[in-house]
Amino acid sequence: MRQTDRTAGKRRGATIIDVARVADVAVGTVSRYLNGETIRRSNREQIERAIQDLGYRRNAAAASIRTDLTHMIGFLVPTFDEFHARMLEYLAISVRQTGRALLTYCHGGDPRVVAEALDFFAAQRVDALVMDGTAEVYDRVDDLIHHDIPIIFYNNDVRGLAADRVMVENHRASYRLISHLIDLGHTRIGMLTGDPRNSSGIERLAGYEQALRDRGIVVDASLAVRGNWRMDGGYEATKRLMSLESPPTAIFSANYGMAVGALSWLKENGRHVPDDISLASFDDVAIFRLYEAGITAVAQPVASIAETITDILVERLTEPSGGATRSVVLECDIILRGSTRRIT
Amino acid sequence: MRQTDRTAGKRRGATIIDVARVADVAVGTVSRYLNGETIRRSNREQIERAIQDLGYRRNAAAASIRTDLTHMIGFLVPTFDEFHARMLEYLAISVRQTGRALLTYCHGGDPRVVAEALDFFAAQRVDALVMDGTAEVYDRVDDLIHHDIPIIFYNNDVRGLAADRVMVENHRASYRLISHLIDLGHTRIGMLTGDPRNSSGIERLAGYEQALRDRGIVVDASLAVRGNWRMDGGYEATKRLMSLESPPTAIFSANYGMAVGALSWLKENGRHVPDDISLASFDDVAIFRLYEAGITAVAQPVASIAETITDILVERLTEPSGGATRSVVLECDIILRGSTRRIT
DNA sequence: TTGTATGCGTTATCAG
DNA sequence: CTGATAACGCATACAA
Repeated sequence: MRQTDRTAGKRRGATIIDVARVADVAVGTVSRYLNGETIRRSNREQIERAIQDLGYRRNAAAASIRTDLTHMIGFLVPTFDEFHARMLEYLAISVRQTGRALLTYCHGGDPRVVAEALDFFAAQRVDALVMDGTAEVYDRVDDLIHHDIPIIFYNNDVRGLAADRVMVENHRASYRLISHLIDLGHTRIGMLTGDPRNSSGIERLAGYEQALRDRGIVVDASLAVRGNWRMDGGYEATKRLMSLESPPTAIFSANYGMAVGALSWLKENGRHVPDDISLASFDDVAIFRLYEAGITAVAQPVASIAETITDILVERLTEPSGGATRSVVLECDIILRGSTRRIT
Repeated sequence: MRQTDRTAGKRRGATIIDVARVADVAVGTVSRYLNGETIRRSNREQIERAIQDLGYRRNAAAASIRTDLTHMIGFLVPTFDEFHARMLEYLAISVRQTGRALLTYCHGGDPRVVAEALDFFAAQRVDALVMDGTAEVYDRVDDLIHHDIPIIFYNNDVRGLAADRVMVENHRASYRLISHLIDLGHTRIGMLTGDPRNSSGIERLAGYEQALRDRGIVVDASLAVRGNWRMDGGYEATKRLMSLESPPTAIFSANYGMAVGALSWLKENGRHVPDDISLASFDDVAIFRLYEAGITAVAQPVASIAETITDILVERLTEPSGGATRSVVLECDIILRGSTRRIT
């Protein structure tokens, strides 16, 4: 019996041929059964019994080499911080409901790893690729697109590529938040910016600057300190900001990780929020509601982002292919809490 | 040319045969080149040029049907909360360094989804499966094991299965933490327990009870309230605890999510930590260091867990197969902070 | 509806 | 080291 064959310790399972033999039907019939087509009742029962007896499991790889469909979606992210983890959770669930799963790769900001990941996805023939855009990948992603692999960028865009996009209104959200700080009387507002190679970093910074300008406040370049999206970057940037001759009265962090770094420095150095300084951040997290008087934050519509991605995915994977690329931009909520207060 | 053929909108890329033809060598030679075997220099150059010109990409699925190796590791979790997200990050990175990637599935606690996931992994022929154990899966996982798919449980165990395990000392960590609370003078200590279907939930509770008993404190069942690992469960459980005739003076949460729920209820109801009540939690998170006077927590060695899993994975995937299953138990750190104080 | 036969892209065997 | 060719497990066009 095939079932008990062993080759170098790796056992090969029963195949569709074994099932056909045991059920006494043709392989084509078994294949059609497996794909949900209508089968004569008696045959179906025999096939089901054979599958049961043999412990048969369809080999998706073998099928995919014929159909060019793997039912796997590539998911490429720089890290699994709070934002990406939530994205993954929602995306994994909504994608699962379409019968697919995510092949995840975490590149940690290393361009070589990004290239490696893209090669891996190409070799695995993922049906589509969802990724947080990063500048250096233009050529390699373009290559995938030419190989007919649909790409969906989220969070960060890469301009000029024939890909779908699901973004949030970074500029506008920053603008609104900073405007609120100005309303509260702040004029020296510091910002912990993300990596300027990321479109979201650029847009969040631009929104900040525009809000200042529109209210007649000159933009002081020393008030926008470059972070790295991470806690340590936020810590260092805050330190620099607070070491200025005339330090800011409010700080806006471009993401959660850097906000934690800021809180860390402020705490270590005895600065109290919001009495000594106001603080606001992109990305809303459960704990922000509870932290002291609450942290004012920009809430990204993570669930909507994931749903939209899945919708586009399904469309791309079922429609006759082709069709213009879509670019969806979702709104964010500004959640006002106690960490931002009126200045006297 | 093959390259420009289109079938129903899906383009088929160049194959190894095309490469062989263009490079004027045999397919076997190309295959050997792709697999890093030694090739005559002139041939190698011709092959490389052909691959470049054709934009050839190896089809991993086709290879896997011969080799029975997909280079994919299944990763099955209930949620992507803080703990699992960190696990994923570390695991994705260490697994990547072995040339593999993770096929992730999130079941949200639904047994049907778990079954679905297991079927999916089996069909995809993942090289191995890493999962957070959950009681109801015994039979289906056993089935996978009989199909020679190595299983590695982490976080939660399922007894009696021929699988590898990487766990932490849940019992001992709880025990130590509760002992500390007793040292501080607490005798009525509440616990927000996890789901009793999870081994970690059982062990953390058992450690709590044992610590009490060893110090001569009678275990009051009403003080251990069942949560669900999530924030809402922690909120409700805390509410119940604090509505007791004689409420606890300290609360221990079995994970981060429920601790946030507890903080939420306490804040809403004007109870201050640690003045009105002490609080400690399993799972250490960056913000715990900063939250008010700091939250006392059990820090799981997430990086070590991921590394250990990867080591076992590599071993299972390279060794002649067979060999006794391994069961690794890692230690946790108890991080004492301001949220637990001496009671008068 | 069913059976047959061919093809999918690789790897592996074995003779050169 | 290379070439030719038989698997691998499944889907599908075609004829019945």
